[in-house]
Amino acid sequence: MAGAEKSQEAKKRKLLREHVYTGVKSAIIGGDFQPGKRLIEERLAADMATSRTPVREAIQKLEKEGLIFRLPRGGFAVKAVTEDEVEEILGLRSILEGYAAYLATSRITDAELKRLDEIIAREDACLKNLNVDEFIRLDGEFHDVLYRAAKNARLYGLLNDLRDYMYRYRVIILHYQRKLHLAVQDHKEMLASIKSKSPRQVERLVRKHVSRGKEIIKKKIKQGEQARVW
Amino acid sequence: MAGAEKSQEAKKRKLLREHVYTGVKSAIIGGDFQPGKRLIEERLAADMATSRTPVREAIQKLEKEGLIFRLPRGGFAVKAVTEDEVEEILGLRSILEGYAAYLATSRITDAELKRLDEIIAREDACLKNLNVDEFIRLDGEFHDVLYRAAKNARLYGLLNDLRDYMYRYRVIILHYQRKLHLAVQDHKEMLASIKSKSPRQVERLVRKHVSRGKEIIKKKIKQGEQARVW
DNA sequence: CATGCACATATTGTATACAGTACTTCTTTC
DNA sequence: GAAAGAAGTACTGTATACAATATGTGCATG
Repeated sequence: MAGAEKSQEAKKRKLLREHVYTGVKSAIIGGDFQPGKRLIEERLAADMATSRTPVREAIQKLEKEGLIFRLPRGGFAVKAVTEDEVEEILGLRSILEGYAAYLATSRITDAELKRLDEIIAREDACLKNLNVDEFIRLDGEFHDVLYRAAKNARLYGLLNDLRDYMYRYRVIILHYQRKLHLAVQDHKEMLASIKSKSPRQVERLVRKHVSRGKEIIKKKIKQGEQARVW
Repeated sequence: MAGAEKSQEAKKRKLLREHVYTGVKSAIIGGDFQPGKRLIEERLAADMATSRTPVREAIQKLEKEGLIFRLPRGGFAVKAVTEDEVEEILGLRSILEGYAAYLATSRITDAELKRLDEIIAREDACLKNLNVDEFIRLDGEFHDVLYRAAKNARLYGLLNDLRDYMYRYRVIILHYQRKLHLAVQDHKEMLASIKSKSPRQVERLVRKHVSRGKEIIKKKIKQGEQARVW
């Protein structure tokens, strides 16, 4: 009680600017900061219990990542995801993720293959339990392991940024696609192709897998733009 | 003489942080800041005639772009381009530039096609004049027009970042490849394929074109790592 | 002469201060 | 009552101040 009034007990090994970066990014991709919302530096600083300096530094990174944009007369606001952008991002992601899978086919380790097996098994379990939250987590981990297996740091970074950018639609992409088991099916096919060392086939499968959600999201956004559901 | 001692006459519409960003980035990719060089904030601030605040903001962007990295005990230093990274970056660039060309085939405008014709004509002229600097500029513009023709803002940004990252090797990639005319030949073939609306063919050509320099640079870096020529 | 310790210096990370500008709102004038 | 303008407010962009830490230096001591 006495001696440590501020809540900086456990998380005090991170730089403040990174804490702010993580926090604001989560708020954006989690949907807490709606598109168009202006970022008031002093407000964010207060929320994060810090000063404007780390906030401004975090803002620079968020701008470079494309999550926010500079307002004409100073300051920044949260960028909206337009339908065109969904097309752009998912088109890019399909190409890059295909490339990652292509590279992974020859570079993946036994440990990584084993991990993918485990994830798929758990995904199957989630289907039975109807545990959607856990399924989303596992889906993310599956792709993350795949990205990492490509052994290309820059590619890994790009894919994560693209994934994060689309994160706000994670529920739609998995929920509205009523047949959740299709995703697991895709994962199984991808893994099988990797195991049989067929880089071109796995590349094709990955592109199909990524493209599966694209039209769904685009349709939903088109509806959402009228209904303002987001 | 009197009334305006500071040199902020013509360029005073840009934000200081962007001025710093541009300046430091140029220094890095131009080779003025050698790999490993630590960035001293106050020094940079003095060089740019500003304070540490805009410098620190610029640094965040440079880090996100991958040109500098965080030192273990604070501060930043210029990243070295390793041979592995050349493989990574140019591998990625070949994929992305191929995709850009693929998209451009159906989206390019007449004006852009005309511009590409002009550029190739001027490149031919440079070959005769042995005007290498201008050739480098034109080569850059050719690719820039191509990137833009894909009409995908995110892709354009990624390709420019990758290009900038490799910029320090622009001289090698074009000089050491003694047959400069091969580059023009590639450009001509690419343009012809675009005009004949053969997306897959142009994608293949672009990948070949980008890959052409990869091995040269990698070889040169391997030599350079021993000779410390960079 | 090597080693360790104290002191000085350099540099970062963070907070705060200050100036300028755009926006609001209220008032004043026709 | 509408338009113009003047004060007040909010916010950014930039500069500076302060604290903590790391690094280097010199001196004393065994």
